[in-house]
Amino acid sequence: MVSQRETTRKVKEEAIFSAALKTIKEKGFHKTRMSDIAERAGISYGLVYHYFQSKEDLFDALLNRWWKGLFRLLSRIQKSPDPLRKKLAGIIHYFLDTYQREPELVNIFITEISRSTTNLTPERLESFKAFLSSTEQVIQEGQDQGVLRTDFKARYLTNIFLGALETFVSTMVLADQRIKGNTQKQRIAESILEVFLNGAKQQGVGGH
Amino acid sequence: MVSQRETTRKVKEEAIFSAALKTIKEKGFHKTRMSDIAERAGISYGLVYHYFQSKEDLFDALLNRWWKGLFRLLSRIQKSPDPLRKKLAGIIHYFLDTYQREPELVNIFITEISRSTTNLTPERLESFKAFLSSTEQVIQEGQDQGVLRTDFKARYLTNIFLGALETFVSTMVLADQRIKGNTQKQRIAESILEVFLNGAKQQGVGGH
Amino acid sequence: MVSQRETTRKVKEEAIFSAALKTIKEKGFHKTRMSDIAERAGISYGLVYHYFQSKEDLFDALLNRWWKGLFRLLSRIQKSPDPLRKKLAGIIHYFLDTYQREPELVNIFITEISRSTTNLTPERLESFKAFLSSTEQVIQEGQDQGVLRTDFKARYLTNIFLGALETFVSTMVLADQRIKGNTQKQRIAESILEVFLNGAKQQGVGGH
Amino acid sequence: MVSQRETTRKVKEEAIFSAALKTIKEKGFHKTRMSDIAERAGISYGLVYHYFQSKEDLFDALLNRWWKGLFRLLSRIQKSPDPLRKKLAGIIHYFLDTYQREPELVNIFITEISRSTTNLTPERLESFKAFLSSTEQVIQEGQDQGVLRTDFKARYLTNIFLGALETFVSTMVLADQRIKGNTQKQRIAESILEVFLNGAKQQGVGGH
DNA sequence: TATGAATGAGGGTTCATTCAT
DNA sequence: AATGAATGAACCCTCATTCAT
Repeated sequence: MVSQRETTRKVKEEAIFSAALKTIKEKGFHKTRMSDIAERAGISYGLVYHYFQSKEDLFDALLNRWWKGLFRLLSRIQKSPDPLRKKLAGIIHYFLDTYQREPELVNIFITEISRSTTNLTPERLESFKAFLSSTEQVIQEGQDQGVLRTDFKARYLTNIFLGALETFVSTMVLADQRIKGNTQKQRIAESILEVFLNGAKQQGVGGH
Repeated sequence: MVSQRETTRKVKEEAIFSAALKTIKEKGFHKTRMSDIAERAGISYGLVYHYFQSKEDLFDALLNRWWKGLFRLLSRIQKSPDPLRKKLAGIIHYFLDTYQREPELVNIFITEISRSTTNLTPERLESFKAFLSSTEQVIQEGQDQGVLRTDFKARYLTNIFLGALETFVSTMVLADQRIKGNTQKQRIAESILEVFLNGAKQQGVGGH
Repeated sequence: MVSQRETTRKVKEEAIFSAALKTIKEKGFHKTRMSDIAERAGISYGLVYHYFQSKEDLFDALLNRWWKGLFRLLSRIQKSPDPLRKKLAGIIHYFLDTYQREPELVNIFITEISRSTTNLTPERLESFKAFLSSTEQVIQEGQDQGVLRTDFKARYLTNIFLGALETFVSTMVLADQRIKGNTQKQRIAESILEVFLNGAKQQGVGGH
Repeated sequence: MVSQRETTRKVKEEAIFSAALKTIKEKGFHKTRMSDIAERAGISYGLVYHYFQSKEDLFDALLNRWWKGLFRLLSRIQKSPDPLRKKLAGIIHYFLDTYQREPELVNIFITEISRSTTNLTPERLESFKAFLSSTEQVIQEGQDQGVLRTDFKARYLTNIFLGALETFVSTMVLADQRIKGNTQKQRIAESILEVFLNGAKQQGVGGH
């Protein structure tokens, strides 16, 4: 059984989260005021400080949602015996699914972290590098298995793959486009996979 | 012959430009103070306002350097009869060359414009869209000529191409990596081109 | 019962009002700094912005005190069946009474609005014109009733009346004179009324 | 014979004067920048300092034009044996004539001096008081000669007279109205004189 | 828990004035 | 006489954060 106090806490935190997400997406982290968030959450701005230490703290809590899910997925992928295509598809779908469910979260990740040095504290950079590394390991594995060409560094291929994925999402983000149904999502995922895997596949002698 | 006045102006403007470039790259546009720029340029902050109307104005002047060169290149490419590979190589090399010469400029473009909604005034968005469109036309042309597969929208392929390019540059940017010589530059350009063109090429009739 | 919060707000607003009134009167609106007002009110300047949006906003709040009372009076006068002399006396006394109670308020009205184009936003001009019009209607009515001469436009007579009144007040304002008791106030009011009504009265048929 | 140097000086000073007059009238003294004046005069802002020590200095030079003419008139009036009506008419016409010729000058006098404490340096206040005194002497003389009622202080009657005059001019100033020909000017002058003299005349026992 | 009064560091911008050329 | 580069005091306003209630 959960105490009423705990319930209130959850509810309020969620309201703040949601308000922060929307507002930061609209105005950017820097231009978002704590009072904007509070107003949107329907509480006083003083109360935000009851739940979160500071603006930065709240921001990190937001980002952790993104990282937590992503790292859980990546660690599952790394252990799994699935073929490369399925693993990469998993990463793509994490982006697209999250974008469907919480577009603001993906927006913020792309906008404030993935391409911005401004908000990059050492801790955040660490998370980002870990993400790159994990993806690179998946790619490296593909090379080791002879599925991907080895004449380019794993890091290069990783850049190409993630770059394609990120740009897809960020152009949608910029244009405020929603993903219309699973068919479109499949289509997007396939185009990235097809082009990348085709382009990066081992050009085997008798390869096919 | 140029008057001394005019020379002074040019010299100072250049000093401000250079200082702004470095400082914005280091701290981001938002966290860069006009006084930071002035100090780095070795002048009083009042003088910055003598040459530029405002912080935004200075920022736009900076960006125009980037856009001007890029649009000149794109218009040349659009008119040229070169094969697709050479055209795309041209775009890639504009990024890489500029990154070699003025890494901060590319950094700022990637960081503050390409992936950030925060600083996106309508005018800047316009430039950005024009850039996307022009690239898309090149890709579209590749499809029309039967060089690129047509089962994906031109916009999709454009995203993949530019995404790969941008991510390459931005990971270098993030890691503060310099490009070591033309060999490395060639290698990077090739990896993008190879993977993209291979992955996006028209699948021959008997192809499998 | 009033909450303590509300009381604090009222008290502070009043303190700011009062400080603004005195400071603007002494230094003029332009030369008055928000920090001057805050200092005089015994609070930090940040708090002024907690209660008023901007310097202009605070200024308007100040003026509204003046206008509110004046327009309430004018609308009462317009509906009333009183003779002209009593109506004009009402207007005069509004100036003189307010001057006794809040000399700074009258000062600011005269100094910053009545004769200055500098601070004249369209909204403020509107208030001013409404004031002129209402007074003109009273004068016009006097003409229609045969009490005032009709060989001069109502607007001309209005100018003369208000001009006399304003100058009285503003010379006191300039000299920082207080009105000493009701006798003096009566005397001033009478002198304006006497001279104006005598000078502007209908020259009766047999009158001369 | 005048040296060419001296001629240039005169021409430039006049250009600066004229530009200052117009600009201060439009924007007010405080909001007028030295560079505005220079630009309007078609010279560099540095040059303004060659002719005038400071912004305040230029402003005083402007005002002196007004005061010089007014004091010359007042001293002539004080010595003259003309009847009161003619003397007051002289003062009125100085305002109206100057307003026809140099409306900005009258505007500035009314706006920045007559009703504003902001720009009131001790020297300027001195001029203003001298003007009031001189006019009061004329009025006093009228009382002594039995032309004006003596039951009101000379200062009161002076206020009424100048107030009526000033308000006339300042409403035209506010509305940016020009005086259309001498007929209108006569009409205005008459209305002020008529109302004032009628209202302030000695109420003879059997007087009429 | 909850409110909002209170603080003040911080930053963009303006503009009179000086002065080397 | 003439220019405009150069300076920096001044001032408005924002907003994260603290804290009494």
